[in-house]
Amino acid sequence: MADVAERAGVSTSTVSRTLRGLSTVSPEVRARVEQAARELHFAVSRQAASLVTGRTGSVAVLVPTLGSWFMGSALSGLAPLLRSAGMELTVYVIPDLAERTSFFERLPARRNADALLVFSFDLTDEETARLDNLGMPVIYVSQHVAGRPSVYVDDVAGALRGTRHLLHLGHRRIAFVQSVSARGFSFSSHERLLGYRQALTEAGVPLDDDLVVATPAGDKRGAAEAVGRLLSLREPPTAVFAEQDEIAVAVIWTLRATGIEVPGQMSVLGFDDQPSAEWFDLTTVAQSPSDVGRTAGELALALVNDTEVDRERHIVLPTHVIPRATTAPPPVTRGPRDDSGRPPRGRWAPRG
Amino acid sequence: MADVAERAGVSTSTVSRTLRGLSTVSPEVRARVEQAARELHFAVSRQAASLVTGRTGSVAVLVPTLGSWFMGSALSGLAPLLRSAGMELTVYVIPDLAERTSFFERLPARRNADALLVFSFDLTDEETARLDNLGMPVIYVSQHVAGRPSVYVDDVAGALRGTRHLLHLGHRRIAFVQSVSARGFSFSSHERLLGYRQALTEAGVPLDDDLVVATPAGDKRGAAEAVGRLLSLREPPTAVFAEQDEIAVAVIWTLRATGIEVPGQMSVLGFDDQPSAEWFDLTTVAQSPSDVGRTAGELALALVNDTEVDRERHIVLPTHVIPRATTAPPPVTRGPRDDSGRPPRGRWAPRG
DNA sequence: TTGAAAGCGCTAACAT
DNA sequence: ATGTTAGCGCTTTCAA
Repeated sequence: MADVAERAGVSTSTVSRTLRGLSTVSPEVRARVEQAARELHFAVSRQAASLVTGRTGSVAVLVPTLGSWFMGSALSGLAPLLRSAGMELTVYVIPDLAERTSFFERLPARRNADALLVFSFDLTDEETARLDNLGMPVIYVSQHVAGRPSVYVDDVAGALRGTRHLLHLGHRRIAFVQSVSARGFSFSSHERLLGYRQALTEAGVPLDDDLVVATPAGDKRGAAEAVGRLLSLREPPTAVFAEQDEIAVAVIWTLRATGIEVPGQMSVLGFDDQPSAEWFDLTTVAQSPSDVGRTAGELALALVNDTEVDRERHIVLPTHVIPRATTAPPPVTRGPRDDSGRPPRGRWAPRG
Repeated sequence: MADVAERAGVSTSTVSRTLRGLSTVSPEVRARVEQAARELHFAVSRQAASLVTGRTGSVAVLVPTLGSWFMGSALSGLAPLLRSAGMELTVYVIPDLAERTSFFERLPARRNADALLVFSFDLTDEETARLDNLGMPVIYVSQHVAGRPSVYVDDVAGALRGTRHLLHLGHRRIAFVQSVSARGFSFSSHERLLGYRQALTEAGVPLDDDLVVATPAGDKRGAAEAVGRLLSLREPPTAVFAEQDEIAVAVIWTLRATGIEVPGQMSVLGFDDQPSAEWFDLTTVAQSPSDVGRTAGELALALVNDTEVDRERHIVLPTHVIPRATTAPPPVTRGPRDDSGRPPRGRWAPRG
């Protein structure tokens, strides 16, 4: 910056003022400085600036992975917002428990970001407490944390509407396939199950725990087992509500491999509306992760700039059902428990 | 840090030495300092440190998007490596031309990162020249830049092997569906086409430009048009090599909607092996983006640490064909140009 | 092995 | 509107 000042024949203060766009610089001086800066390819060192201002000019995100559709979309929504606010984006990826422990022990984000967005973790109280002492606004994304700013999709309402869609089609035996999230990450499983139950209850359909099964997402074998368990029930479901599209696709795969038509003999409903849902013509409950990311970013910026913001604000984003080709009325039966009305059960056993 | 020093009864120099793990600290002092730091939840400010050391402790990546399978996987491979090296990850997302221009004008990464990984862009010479003057190592990922460190998958060899797979099955009329990448981003299109042509040439199969069509990735209509063009040829292909799985899936979708069996009447081969390939049982040429990310990160760290590294090193990563269920020998014909041997052409026209 | 002191590049308060 | 000056929190000589 000293070089620029010398070249433009001014002091470094003036250079600093110019480069920060302060209005207290005369047009001609401004022009000289800007040209000098350009000629020297000068860029302000955020490091040095932040030492004085106490602000780093970057927003950190804590994510379990970068490889999922949700995270990719959410960050794609967040990034342009930050850029337009002149903020950088620092990413902490915490794929496993070891990394997680180390992150919360060392809290490397401390003093190295102006705000932290925590995505999709089921945090312990202790972890939350540590974040409270981080010295920067922390926004919780895809999770509800009482008394802290949070942004999430209304999973309960989404699952409620999805289940209603199946009920309206005439289904009464509706299964719910959860994901098992092994590592303390929250994928809204709980809320979606809640919405499912709520819809059944309001329709007067009795809850049956046998209809709720779990499988790891993206796992063929797991899905096959889960489906197998459902099909071997004395009274199998006529519809399956999968907690994520990825699971729905696995379920459809298994059903078709088993000779069960979708949606002819079994309806399948997903949740997410990720791109592959369209290729499978999957009826699903759509959410918009990029809206989640953008909204969370807006909240973060507001908190950083200390604009009058409710520091306990919860922002809830909507969902909507997209009817496609994997849901239909249940097959016509001649009465409950009449075998001939059920889906064929010849080859349902998990393969491999 | 002063607080820590006071609490431990030492000078800040000693604290600094302790926290950086220098060996010139006596064990008992070290213990005192570490405890004090822990009690005060102290974390070193990278900003202040970098002001002195000239190193920022972070690696920047320039990516066109965060929402693609490739980018998500690549960054998932990169992130743990950086973390274990104590480096932060800063992400610059450049989704469009305007952002791109502004990035290369201002080069915000200058002085704010120790290295830059540039992913999947088709850079102009001027852009490359600007990056040369960035003052930090720049690693080019998913692209070959002469004289600069680069990491990429061997797309030519991949496409060569993929095409050979189809040739071995007996196909002679093999189409190639490219992606149109509107915005100056490189998706290895060119190299894959090269490998395709090379395989045909070495097998003595004449090249036919009518068999090479393009479509935007992830676009049903575009894929339908491309397929339509192929099917309306006087001598339609018996196999389609799609440059990306995403396109392959769209092609399969269109073919099946048209009543053409895959692979019975038409084989389809993809490239990538992204998760949905498995759900579609898609034969494909697999690459490993996470290896790309990790390798590029290793190269970046080596360059940053100035270990004796060839600064023009190109690292080429392998691919392999994964045979699944969308490729098979061509349908038996009674001779060339015999209509009865062709796929049925009843409803091939693009719908909608 | 430890401490004192200088200074990294910038911004902010004060002076002009 | 511009310049002068004093740090921001660290690391790194240099001395002890």
